[in-house]
Amino acid sequence: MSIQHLGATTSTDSLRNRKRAATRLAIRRAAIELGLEHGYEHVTVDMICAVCKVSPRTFFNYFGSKEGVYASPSRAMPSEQQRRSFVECSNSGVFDDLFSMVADSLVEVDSNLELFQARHQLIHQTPELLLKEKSRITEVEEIYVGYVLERYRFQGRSETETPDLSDEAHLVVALVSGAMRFALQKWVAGNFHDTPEDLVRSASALVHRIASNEHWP
Amino acid sequence: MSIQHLGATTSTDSLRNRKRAATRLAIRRAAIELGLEHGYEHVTVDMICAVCKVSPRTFFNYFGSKEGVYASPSRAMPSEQQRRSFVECSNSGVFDDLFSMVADSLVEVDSNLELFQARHQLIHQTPELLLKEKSRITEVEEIYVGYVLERYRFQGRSETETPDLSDEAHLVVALVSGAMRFALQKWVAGNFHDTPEDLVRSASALVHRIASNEHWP
DNA sequence: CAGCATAAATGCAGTTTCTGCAAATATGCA
DNA sequence: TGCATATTTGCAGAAACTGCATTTATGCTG
Repeated sequence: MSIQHLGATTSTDSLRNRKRAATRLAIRRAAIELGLEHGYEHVTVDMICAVCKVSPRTFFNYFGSKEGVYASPSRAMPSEQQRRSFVECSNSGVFDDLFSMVADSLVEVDSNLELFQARHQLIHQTPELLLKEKSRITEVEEIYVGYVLERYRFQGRSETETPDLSDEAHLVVALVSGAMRFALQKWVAGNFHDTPEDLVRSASALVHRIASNEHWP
Repeated sequence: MSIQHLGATTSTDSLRNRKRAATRLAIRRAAIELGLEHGYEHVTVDMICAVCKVSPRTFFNYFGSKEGVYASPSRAMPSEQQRRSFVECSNSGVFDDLFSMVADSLVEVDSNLELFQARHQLIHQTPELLLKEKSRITEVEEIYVGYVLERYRFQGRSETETPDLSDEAHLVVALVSGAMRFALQKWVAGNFHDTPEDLVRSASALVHRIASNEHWP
């Protein structure tokens, strides 16, 4: 894991890479456009390929499956530095720290905004895609559970002393995830105007209210 | 929705129904056995049909998809009475009440224990099936979110007064769901010896501890 | 610039999942 | 028994997807 592996890993910007990115984008565009026009289930891979003029075989080389072309590009994970900071430096509670880290690593919406919104719309009107998207999120959450556990262990809490430490981590992540969903919804509804800090503030406020709510046990 | 539609709807126990149940079970058995032996992805519908001697067309009549045969049979949902009780009678906090209701409606593990465990094992060693199972759970959770919202409204809390009431409900359900996962894991690990009351107690204890934890904001 | 190594795109054959439809078979009931 | 209905099945075919060999494009080096 050398330095250049963080920022400039595959971005040699050679003709080859630019072409690759171009076709990838072209296929995505065609797929999402067709999806919004005819509905996900009525779009065939052949139709997509006809529009963007690649062979079906190439389509599968790029995306592996029909669903694959509709999945949002791999979310950015926290950098190694951010992870270490979260594990070893408890700025405030687990919740706030975790939420901040997730929000920070989420800001980089590198891809086309227009395309991002179109895909968002399509996914949310297609149960099958929505399900897939949710399970992708679930997978990411598992990773965060690992981080939280690391932090706990760093703080001296072991699983011999607290046998259900893992469950505790799961619950923390579940809460953060719920708050994050809330924040992102606001972000989308507000046409992406809010800054990451705004997101953290509003979501954090929500959970604080709930956690200290009279309606709680 | 007449009365007889709740308990005795399809259980006429006619020859027809017994046969139906028998083939359904036979197909499930064959599918899970083959799955454990060769791994999910190496099992074809034709293989399953060869073992239990039905036509592939019949297989799809019953389960609709290859994945379908591996899905756990539809979870029992709370009865209308349980739902009303949850919405209108606040015995204790939202959390405890919701957890109790879910646990109660979960006890009915009518199906074969042996088969239940075999499927559990197969699902948990097959990422694709595990994902599907999780999204099924997510869908059920959405229903519970609805219940919680109903309860809130019954208590006079409206979404005009508390705009993110829905998010609050989502978070509550997320917590209950996490605790439930914890309880079920214990249940399976303990070879299904615990009673539903045991599950409620231990899971509830977990969340109480976390909610009142020094590690919380 | 020529030529070679490598990456990417393609064509094609074949497997598998899944659907619609109509025919055959089994069951329930009068 | 005999008719109405439910279930099973076969068959044709669409569509997703894979492996493999071939062609085409790119990068690099002399």
